[in-house]
Amino acid sequence: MTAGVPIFSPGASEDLLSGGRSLRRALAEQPYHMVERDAVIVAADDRDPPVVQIHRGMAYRSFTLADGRRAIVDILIPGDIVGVDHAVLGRANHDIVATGRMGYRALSAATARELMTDPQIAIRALALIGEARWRADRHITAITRLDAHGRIGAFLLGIYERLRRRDLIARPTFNLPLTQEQMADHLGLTLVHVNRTLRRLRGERLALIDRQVVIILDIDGLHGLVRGLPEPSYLPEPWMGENSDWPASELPATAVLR
Amino acid sequence: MTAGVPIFSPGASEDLLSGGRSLRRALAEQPYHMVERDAVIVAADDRDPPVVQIHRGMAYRSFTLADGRRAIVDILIPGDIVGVDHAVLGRANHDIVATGRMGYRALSAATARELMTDPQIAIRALALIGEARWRADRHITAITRLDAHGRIGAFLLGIYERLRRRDLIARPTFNLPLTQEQMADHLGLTLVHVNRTLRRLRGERLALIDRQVVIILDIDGLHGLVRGLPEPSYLPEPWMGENSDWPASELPATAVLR
DNA sequence: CGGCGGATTGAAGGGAATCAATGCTTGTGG
DNA sequence: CCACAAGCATTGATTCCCTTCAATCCGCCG
Repeated sequence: MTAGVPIFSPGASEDLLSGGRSLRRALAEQPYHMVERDAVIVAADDRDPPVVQIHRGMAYRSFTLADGRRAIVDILIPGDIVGVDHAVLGRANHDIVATGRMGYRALSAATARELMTDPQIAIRALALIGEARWRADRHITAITRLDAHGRIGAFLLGIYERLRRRDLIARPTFNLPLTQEQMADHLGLTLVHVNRTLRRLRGERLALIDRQVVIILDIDGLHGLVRGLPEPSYLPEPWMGENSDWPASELPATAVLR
Repeated sequence: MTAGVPIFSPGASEDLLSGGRSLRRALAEQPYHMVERDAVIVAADDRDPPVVQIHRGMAYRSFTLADGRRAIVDILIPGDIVGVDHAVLGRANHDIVATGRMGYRALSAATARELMTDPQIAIRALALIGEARWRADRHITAITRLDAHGRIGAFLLGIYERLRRRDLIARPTFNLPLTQEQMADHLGLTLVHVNRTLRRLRGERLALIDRQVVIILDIDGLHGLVRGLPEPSYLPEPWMGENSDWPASELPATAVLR
C-alpha cells in the first residue's frame, strides 16, 4: 500500500490504475462461467453475493414489483465489474440476469472483502460504484425529462459510448442482445411503444435496429434528441485502464472481453 | 487498520462502524456553513469538489438539460454524506443545491483522498455510495413502473423512512422543504400534476401535504400504492451508527442534525 | 397596498398505454 | 424436409393519464 501520508494533488490516478490491475488480476484467477439467456447470476435475496465481471454478452440489474412488473435499472456490458458494494452491504437486493448467452467471472464476497483492505483496490472499488451511480443518474435524468424518442436515443448513445470507450467496437454498429420488452422495462415504456419509436428512428434515418443489431446512422442527430443530458465523456482517464489489456472485438458478433 | 489477512465472515461491520466514526470526526472538525434556499453547494463543473455532510435542512442533486429543464436525481437529508466519490473522480458533474435554509460541513477533496487511505474509512465510503446507488435504483424503479399516484407515495414513504431511521422524527409527520415544482422535477411529472395528485392523496385520506408540512395519515395505505418496490429496510445495521451520537429532533421545524 | 412566488383549478390536446390481431423467425419433431 | 409451436416484432384502434395553456388564488414582504 501507499506508505506514509500521501497527498495526491493531481488525484488518485495511480492508485486507481494499480487497484484496477489488482482487481482484474484477482478476477482473472476465478473460473470462467458461461450461461444462457435469462440465467440469474445473482438473485435479490442472495446472502453475500459475489462480485461479478462480465466477459461476453450482456446482463441487466433489475427489480421485480409484487405484481410482476419489472424495472431494469442498469445494463451491463463486457468489462463491467458489478457488486463491489455487495462485499460491504451483504445483500444485492436486485437481480442480475443474462440477456443472452453470457460469460463471466465471479469473486466471492469474502475474497472481495479481503481485497478491499488494500487501499488501492478500495479506491478502485469506489470509482466503480461511482461510475455505476453516474450511469444511474444519467438514466434517471433521461426517464425523468425525456419522452420516448429521447429516451431511446439516450439509451442507444449510452451503450454505444460505453462499448466504444472500452474499445469493443470501432464503428457505430453493435450487437444489442435485448428484446424490445427488456428495453421497455429499462426505459419505462411499453413494448409496443418501444417498437413504434424504433421504427420512427428508422424513418428519421437516425438509427436502424433490426433484430439485435443496432446501426447508428446519424450520431449528431441522435445527440440532438438528448441535448443537455450529462455527457459520459467526463469519465476520468484512468478508466481506460479497463481495456487495453484485451484485444478489441468487432461488430454484429457480440462484443467479447477476453 | 485491521492487521494480517482478516476474513470477516459476518461482514465488515466493525470496519464500517469504525470508519464511520472516523469520517464523522473528520467532518466535525470542519467549519459549519449556513446557506439560504437555492444556494449552490457544488456546481456540476467544479474541479475536485468537496465531500459534504448535511446537518440541517435538505438539499438535492440535480442535472440541468440544455433547454433548461431539470432533473432532481436525489434528495439529501440531515446526516447524509455526499460526494465521497468526488475524491476519486475529481468531478461531481451534478449540482448540489439547498432546498431551503441549510447547514452543512465540507471536507476538501484532498483531505478526503488522504482519509481514503484508511481502509476502514474506504469501506465506509463504499457503503455510503452503495447506499446512494441503492436509493437511485429504488427511484428508477418507481419512475419506471409507477404512475403519479405511486411515485408520490413512494417518495413520501422514502423520505419518511430515512428520517425515521436516523431518529430525526418519531411520528409520521415531518417538514419537507420542497416546492411542488421541485417534487415534479424529481418524480418526472409536471408541477400541475403533482399538485392534483397531492390533493388526491388528501382526498383518499392517505396523506396531508400543506405548505411544507407532510402528515402521513395511512402508512399501510401508502404502502399499498408502492407494493413491491424495494424495501429500504434492507439497509444493514451498521448504518444506524449514523445517528445515536446526536439527539433526535422533531416535527414541523426542519429536522436538524447537530 | 401592490407585487411576487407558489399553490390551485379548469379546459383541451397529446403521448403513451391498452387491447387485439397478424406477421415473422427459429427451433423442434414428425 | 416440411409442419408446427413459441416467442418476438409489428401494426391498428381506442382509451386515458399526464401535459400544456391559462387563470385565479393565497400568503408573505417591502
